[in-house]
Amino acid sequence: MRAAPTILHLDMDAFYASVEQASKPSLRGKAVIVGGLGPRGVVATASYEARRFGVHSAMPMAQARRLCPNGACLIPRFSLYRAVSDVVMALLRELSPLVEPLSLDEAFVDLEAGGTAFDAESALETGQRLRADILAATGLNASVGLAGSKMLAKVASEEAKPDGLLLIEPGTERALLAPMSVRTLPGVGPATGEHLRRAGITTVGELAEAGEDELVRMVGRSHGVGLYRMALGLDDRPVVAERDAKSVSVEDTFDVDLHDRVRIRNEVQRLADRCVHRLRDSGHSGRTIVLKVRRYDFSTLTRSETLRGPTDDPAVVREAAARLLEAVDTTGGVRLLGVGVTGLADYTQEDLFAQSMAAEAAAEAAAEAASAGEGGAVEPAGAAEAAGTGGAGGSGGPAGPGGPAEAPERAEPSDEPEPARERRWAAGSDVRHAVYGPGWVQGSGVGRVTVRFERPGSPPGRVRTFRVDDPELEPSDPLPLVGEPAAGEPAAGEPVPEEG
DNA sequence: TCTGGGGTCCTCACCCTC
DNA sequence: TCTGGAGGGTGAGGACCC
Repeated sequence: MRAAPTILHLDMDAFYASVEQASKPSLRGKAVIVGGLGPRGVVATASYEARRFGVHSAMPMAQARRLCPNGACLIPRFSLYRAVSDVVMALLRELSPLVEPLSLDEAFVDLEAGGTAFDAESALETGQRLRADILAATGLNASVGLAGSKMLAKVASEEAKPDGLLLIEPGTERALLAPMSVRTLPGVGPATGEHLRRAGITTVGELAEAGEDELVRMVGRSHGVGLYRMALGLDDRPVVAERDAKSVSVEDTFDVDLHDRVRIRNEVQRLADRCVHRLRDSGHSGRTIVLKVRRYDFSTLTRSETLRGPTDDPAVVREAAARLLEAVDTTGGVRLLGVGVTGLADYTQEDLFAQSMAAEAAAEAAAEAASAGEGGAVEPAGAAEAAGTGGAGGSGGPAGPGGPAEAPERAEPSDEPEPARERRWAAGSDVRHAVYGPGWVQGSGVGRVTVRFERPGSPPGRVRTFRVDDPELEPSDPLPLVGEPAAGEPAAGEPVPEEG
């Protein structure tokens, strides 16, 4: 264990919700819930005001609305969160080359490696300065934990929330941890927590008293040894700046369970294409294709197939995913489908010909089986193109920046000729009006969309309602929270011009 | 009117090879 | 030639994290 508390853990407070409040002045001090707005959406983040009503992450959005009926429910705008995160991470990298991002809003920093802190005093000073710099650069609050290890630094930042800083002095770890719940420790979730509770262990102190052998017996070797060490405050994991991705996957939860086998095949093909797109963007190829199916009763199964060599060929991934699907019983309905690739490599082994031959042979075998009696033929390549327009249900998930241009809703299939698509305006998405300028969608329905015209730094703006097909209203990109506006934009802080 | 999406890591079972 | 154990690869599922 380190002598000096120079590992810093940064945690942005209620990040997505705070960004929304900073971006939308009328929401400051109000309950804000960010998450999927579909019938199966869940809460990604709730502001502290919403948390007072019992709303928390991973809660079904419908339940959150019941608990907090006056809260503003918004879709996540990941492009904006990523931009803010980049600013914060850049500030961290000024402190040390050893920065380990955990997500958009969390990171570890090894201050000693950066020469910015070597003892408690300098670490505290650095932490306070960092919080001030983040506030100045983004307008957002961050909590900072400082300790001699990653685990303790994370515990410290958790204790410091919201908008605080806590340093755990070396030598005080065990006394500090002892009364805390076992759930405080990373790696102890609901299942392990319940397992330990049944054994009469609810606090970290009791965990330490149980002893390593007992914990190994209860939760297995790897987890048991790790838990015991953490209970003693021991953690020698280094801060790692670069981490290689191990898998890439995409998945969609459907608003309505899918029953039609052809539709399910089409969705799998579409997901395979999306997955390969992501795979290529990351500069990888992969060897093992994984199909994930969550059934109507929420039971989840995975099927995987390992190829002879890594690939980033969409046809190969599509074919493998289709073969895996053939082995899955989907009667009763499917609520989620996913396609993933693991066993990542930085290159593509030139063995695709052999893989395609194998895939072809398998497809032929499947076709033969189908013609022998039941309709199980593999969907022809290209079916994925049809999936986009003929798709039904739509993803209920919060993923993806909102806005009608970026995330068109998929509609239920119909025999009717497709009408002109009505523009859909997701709550929280950015828009621009030719006359009134930038704003955001407060709500929409029955052919109308309500927009609040305000921007970061402005006073709360006014609300106006338009027809959903108003030609003067367009989706737009988010404005920066702090700093110079784009050319032609009023500066942040300037009031939004209002007419009468 | 429950329960997202994108990950990581671990365990266990099974098969195959040596 | 048969048998058994060790160990690696693969496949499946569970737990956890943000």
